[in-house]
Amino acid sequence: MPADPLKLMIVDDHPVVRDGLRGMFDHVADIEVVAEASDGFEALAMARKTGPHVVLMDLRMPGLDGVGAIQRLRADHPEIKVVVLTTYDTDADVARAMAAGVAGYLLKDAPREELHRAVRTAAAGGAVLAPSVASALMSRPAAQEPSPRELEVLRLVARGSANKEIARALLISETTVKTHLKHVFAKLGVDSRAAAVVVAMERGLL
Amino acid sequence: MPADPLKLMIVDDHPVVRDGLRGMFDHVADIEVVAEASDGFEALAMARKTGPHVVLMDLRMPGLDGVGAIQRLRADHPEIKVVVLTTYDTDADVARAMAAGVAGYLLKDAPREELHRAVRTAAAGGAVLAPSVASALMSRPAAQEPSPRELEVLRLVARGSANKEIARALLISETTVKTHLKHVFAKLGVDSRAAAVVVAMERGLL
DNA sequence: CACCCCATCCTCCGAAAGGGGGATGGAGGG
DNA sequence: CCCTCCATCCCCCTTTCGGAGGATGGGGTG
Repeated sequence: MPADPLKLMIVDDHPVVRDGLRGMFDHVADIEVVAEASDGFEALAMARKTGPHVVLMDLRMPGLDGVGAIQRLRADHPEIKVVVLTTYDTDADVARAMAAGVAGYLLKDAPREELHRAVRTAAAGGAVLAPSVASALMSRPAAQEPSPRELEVLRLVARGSANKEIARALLISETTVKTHLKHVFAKLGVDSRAAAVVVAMERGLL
Repeated sequence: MPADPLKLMIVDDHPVVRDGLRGMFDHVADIEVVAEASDGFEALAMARKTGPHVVLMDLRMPGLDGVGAIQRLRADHPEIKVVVLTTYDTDADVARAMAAGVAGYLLKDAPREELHRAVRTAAAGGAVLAPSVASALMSRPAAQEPSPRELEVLRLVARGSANKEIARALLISETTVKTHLKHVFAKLGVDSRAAAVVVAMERGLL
């Protein structure tokens, strides 16, 4: 006897996925898909228009991507619960989503029952995490993030630049470049530029 | 008046995507989805059972992945046309799929009409490529592949190992390590180990 | 006002990396 | 049979890295 079905919005840039999700909630009595969007800007507009209770959102999208959309969405409508539904469970993605204040984080291999449950739980104020995401949140030692300037240096390292070239490019001395890199190594727990770029890429920092 | 509708099989490890694809072909008169599979092994079994004309297949799957499945599928049933439908258009993925003999390569952001067209074209013996894939195939200068041994060295470089450590690990002299790396640099068009690992990762070699 | 982080700069120094040559034996293809 | 690729090794030499130790000024924040 749900007088008011739960209003759900779907945000994903892939038509296939949007259709799949819509189909998965098609015959669910207490949940109604009231809107679809293919990027962050569309999501904001549709949220204003249709006032969903829960939003299922992909993170990687063209234009305004998931995290940006979540931040703006929560600023405009703090009562809307956002559940991330994505293919990736990398540290960087999970961390950014958590920081943006999501109610759940699921992976796209989730079966339909789990999605139904997640939407209901989120609407009720609960939190839902995919198992691998939960463990990712546990097992992190410190997660020291390089500063913006340090990342700038690291990006040039990833392109194969020598310290001297980096110094010229960034208009600083080679000594400073070395200092930045020393700090990057410490923060990423490595001791070579090759390992540093690998770790940074894996964490989604580059 | 299609006496025989086109038989289509869907292979993807994400339930959401399978449902979405099924829905996209639901009201298409001349195409019938006769099977679904969530990994390569299941795909082979279902293909034998249902004899599809066209297979829509993801590349990244647990167990037997897309390329392996395509190879075996084409060995067993050369008449089946395989269309790859994936999120990624990296050089390595495209190249491997092409080598396996696919009839098409589409990205998951393709609209439904394009999917319909692709399936029909493939069944008729034609080829379908997403625009970005087509251009990826054009713009490649030579694509010198490092040898197996060279890649083995590069993998250790990516872990941050020094040449001396790599030499010990692979039971060869440091000189040989440097020679291998020199060749890797030349083949990848770089001049530092940091850039080499980045290029290798982007090409899916690591 | 302390305190910490960031960005910038410094010296000294040994160890690593990378570029230039060249050499060998074996496998595979035309 | 020749030629190419691979894997292995050698010399020499210059440049670059990376470690260790600092220092300075500027922003924030408690």
